[in-house]
Amino acid sequence: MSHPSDLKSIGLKATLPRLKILDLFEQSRKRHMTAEEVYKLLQDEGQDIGLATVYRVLTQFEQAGLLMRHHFDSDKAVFELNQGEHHDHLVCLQCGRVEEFYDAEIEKRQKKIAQERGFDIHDHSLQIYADCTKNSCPHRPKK
Amino acid sequence: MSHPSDLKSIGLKATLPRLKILDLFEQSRKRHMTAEEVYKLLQDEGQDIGLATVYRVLTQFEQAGLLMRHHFDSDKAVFELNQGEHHDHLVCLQCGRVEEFYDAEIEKRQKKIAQERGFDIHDHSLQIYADCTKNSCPHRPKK
DNA sequence: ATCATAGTGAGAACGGTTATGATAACGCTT
DNA sequence: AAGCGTTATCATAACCGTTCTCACTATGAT
Repeated sequence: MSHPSDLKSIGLKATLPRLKILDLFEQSRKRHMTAEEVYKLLQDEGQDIGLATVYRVLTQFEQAGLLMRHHFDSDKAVFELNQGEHHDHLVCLQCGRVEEFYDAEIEKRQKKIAQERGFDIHDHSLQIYADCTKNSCPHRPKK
Repeated sequence: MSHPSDLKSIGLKATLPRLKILDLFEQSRKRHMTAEEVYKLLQDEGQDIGLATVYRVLTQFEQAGLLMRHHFDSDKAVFELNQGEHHDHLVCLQCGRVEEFYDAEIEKRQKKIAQERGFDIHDHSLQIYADCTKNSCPHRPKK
């Protein structure tokens, strides 16, 4: 359960919407969520929090470094808790499952490429789009 | 100058808007363009082609494999001619300059990562965001 | 408890993109 | 080259995710 001081320490008042949203991510029913999903989950638990507030809070959390925003298939943004190490994403095109990975070699080569071309690297965005062949995937490709 | 048969060979009628749009990309004043940019360039050369048509044609060209669609900074889509080899992108956060690169090692490791986790890789999207330190960059970082 | 301040919720506004429906262009057939 | 079925186009409205506005409310320092 997240504590009000978690918010105060990043310069945000400890309001109910902010605490509830932070909770959702820490409870981590799902690691990656859209604003809409967050909004629905809050409604499900009887919290009457507006969609505008969800968007605002997610943006604030992102700016505070608490969350990270991704644009996987580019239609709607997805947020995830910014805990631990940097990683990239493997996204299933069938079921939307997201797995995380980190590869030191890829990171290293990116740095090298930017440097060789006279760019000061800020960050990067790498997604692998694939079909996951797991039994649990409800839209598993036939073959 | 693109020829009507270029379009017919991919199953599209050779209409003026399609020829003009294909021309724009082949003339390659800019390799990466948004729908809006294409629309404006057409207007500049006196072509009275609607924005809706630009969007539709770009989508058709993408489906035909003629163009590739990217979502660099995720607000508006960017199109580029799909000629030659696969490559990833290095995007300057200051001036929007886009450079292309290809790194066999990165490609290889991506394949390996997907395979190890039981994913059938479809494609991937890798962008490096950076500040280009070139003199020609109008928003070159001071330091 | 008070009160200035910052945060919230509902709905309107926004920007990029896609659908609609009436008109025009394409190109095959004669 | 004229006719005609089909497909594309234009202008505009609709869409959808996200952000803004503004009247109202909760927060927390005093």
